[in-house]
Amino acid sequence: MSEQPEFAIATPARPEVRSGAASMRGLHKGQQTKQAIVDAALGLAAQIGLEGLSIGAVAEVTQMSKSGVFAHFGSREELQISVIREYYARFSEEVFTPAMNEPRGLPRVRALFTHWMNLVAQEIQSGCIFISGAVEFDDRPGPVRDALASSVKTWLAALYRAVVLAKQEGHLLGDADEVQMAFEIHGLILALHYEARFLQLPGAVERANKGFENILKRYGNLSCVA
Amino acid sequence: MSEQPEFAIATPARPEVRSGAASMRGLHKGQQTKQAIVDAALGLAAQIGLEGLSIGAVAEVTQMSKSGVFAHFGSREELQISVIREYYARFSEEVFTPAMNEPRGLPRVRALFTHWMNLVAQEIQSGCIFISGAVEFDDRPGPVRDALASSVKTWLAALYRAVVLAKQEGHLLGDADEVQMAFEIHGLILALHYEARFLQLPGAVERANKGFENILKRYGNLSCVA
DNA sequence: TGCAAAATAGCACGGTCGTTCTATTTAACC
DNA sequence: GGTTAAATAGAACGACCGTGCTATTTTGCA
Repeated sequence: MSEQPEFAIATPARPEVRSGAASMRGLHKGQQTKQAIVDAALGLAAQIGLEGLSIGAVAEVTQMSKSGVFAHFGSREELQISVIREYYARFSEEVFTPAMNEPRGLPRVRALFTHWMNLVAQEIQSGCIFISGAVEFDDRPGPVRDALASSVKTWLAALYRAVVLAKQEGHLLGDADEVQMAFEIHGLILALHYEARFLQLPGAVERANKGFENILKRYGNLSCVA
Repeated sequence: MSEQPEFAIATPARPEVRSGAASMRGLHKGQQTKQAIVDAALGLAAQIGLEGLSIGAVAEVTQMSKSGVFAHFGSREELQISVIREYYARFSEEVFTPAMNEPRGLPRVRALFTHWMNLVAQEIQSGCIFISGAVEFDDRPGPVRDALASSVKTWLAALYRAVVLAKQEGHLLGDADEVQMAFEIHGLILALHYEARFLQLPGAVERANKGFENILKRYGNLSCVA
C-alpha cells in the first residue's frame, strides 16, 4: 500500500544533473557515455514507446556497438528503468520545482497545472512516457511497471498535496473534494494528449486551459478565483 | 476426443452478440473461421495491444497454424484493421445504439456517457483498444492508424452531435461550448482508464461519475439537470 | 611512462517475427 | 459421389531481438 520511491519529488534536485556538456564535468568516461545513452534512449522511448525501445536502435543513435550499450545496464529492463528515472527527474525539474516557488494555495495549483500542460503541449511532438508507458505496462507486471507507476503516483501525490494545501488556505470551497479535483485535472491533461497528439485536433491546448478554469469555478472560493 | 469448438477458447463465457454461433449461421467455413480469428485477435489485442498482436499468438489461441491464420488476411496490418473494425462495431452496439433509444437532449447525452463509462469500467480488466492504440500509433502513420483514428473520430463526432442536440433542446446553458463539453467528458473517461487500469486506484468509477455531474452543473440548464 | 582496470567492439547463439512457397486436406456444388 | 476450388498445414527464409563470451581498445592512476 505505502510504496515510496526512493527519489521523492519533494526533495531538491540532486547534484548529478542531466543532459548537457556541463553535467558531464567531473564524470568518468563510463558515466559520461552512460548518460549519453540514457539521453538518446529517452528521446527514442518518447517517440516509439518504452516497449519499442531496442538496444540496437540506441546503439545506432549513439554510434556505439550493441554490446557496448548493453554493458552499461546489464539488461534491457534496466535501461528502460533508467529512462523512466531520467524522465521523472526532468519532469520534476520542469513542472514541480518551479511551481514550488509559488505561494501555497491556488497560485501553486495553478502553476503546477500550467507547467504540466506546457510540458505535455511540447510532448505533442515528442510523446510522453508517463502516458504511453501506462498503456504498455498496464498488463505487464515487473520492475519496469513498478518504476513507472511509482513515479506517476509520486507526481499525482504532489499534485494532490498542493490541492489539499489550497483548501487549507481557504482558497477552495468547503465541500471541495481534493482527490476528485486532482482526478479531473488529470483527465484534462490526458484528453489534451489524446486529441492533440493522436487525433491531431487543433485547439486542444485552449480546451485544456478552459477546462481548468471550469474546475476552478466549481471548486474555487469565489473571492480567490478572480 | 472431447474437442471444443475453436472459438470457445478465445471467447469468454458471456454471450457474444457478434461472435456467437448465431452469427455464424449461413456463413461458409472460411468466413466462420475468419470471424473466430478476429474474435480471438480482439481479445488478445485488448490485453497486449494492437502492436503486440502477433500472428503466432493468434494461431496458438485459435489452434491453427500460422500460415492458416495469415491466409485469411494477407498481412498483419490487415488483421489489425479487422480487429479495429470489430471493436468499433461492438462499441457502437454497446454504447451508441442503446443511447439512441433515449430522447434527444440531456437524457441521451447521459446515456452515452453512462454506457461508455460502463464499457471502460469493464475494460479495466481487459484493456481498451481505442486508448492503447492511440499511444501505439500516434507516431506511426499508415492504414492502421488511419482506421483507428477514423473510428475514434466517428464516435467522438457522435458524442459531440448529441451535445449539440441537447443545447438545441434547451437543456444546456446558452454559453455552453459543445466541443469543450465533449472534451471534458473524454478526459473523464481517459482518467478513469488510466487511474483504474494502470495505477489500480480504487474509486475511479465513482470519480468519473461525479466528474460528469460536475460538468452538467457547469453546462446544464438548471431546470433540466435536477 | 607503464600497467591494471574499465570500456567498448565483434561475434555467435537461440528465439520470435512476418511472410512466401508448396503440399495436403477439407468443403461446396453439379 | 466425384470434381474443383477453397481452406489449412508445414517448412523455410531473412530480419531483428536480447544476451553471453571473448578480444581489443581506451582510460585513469602509481
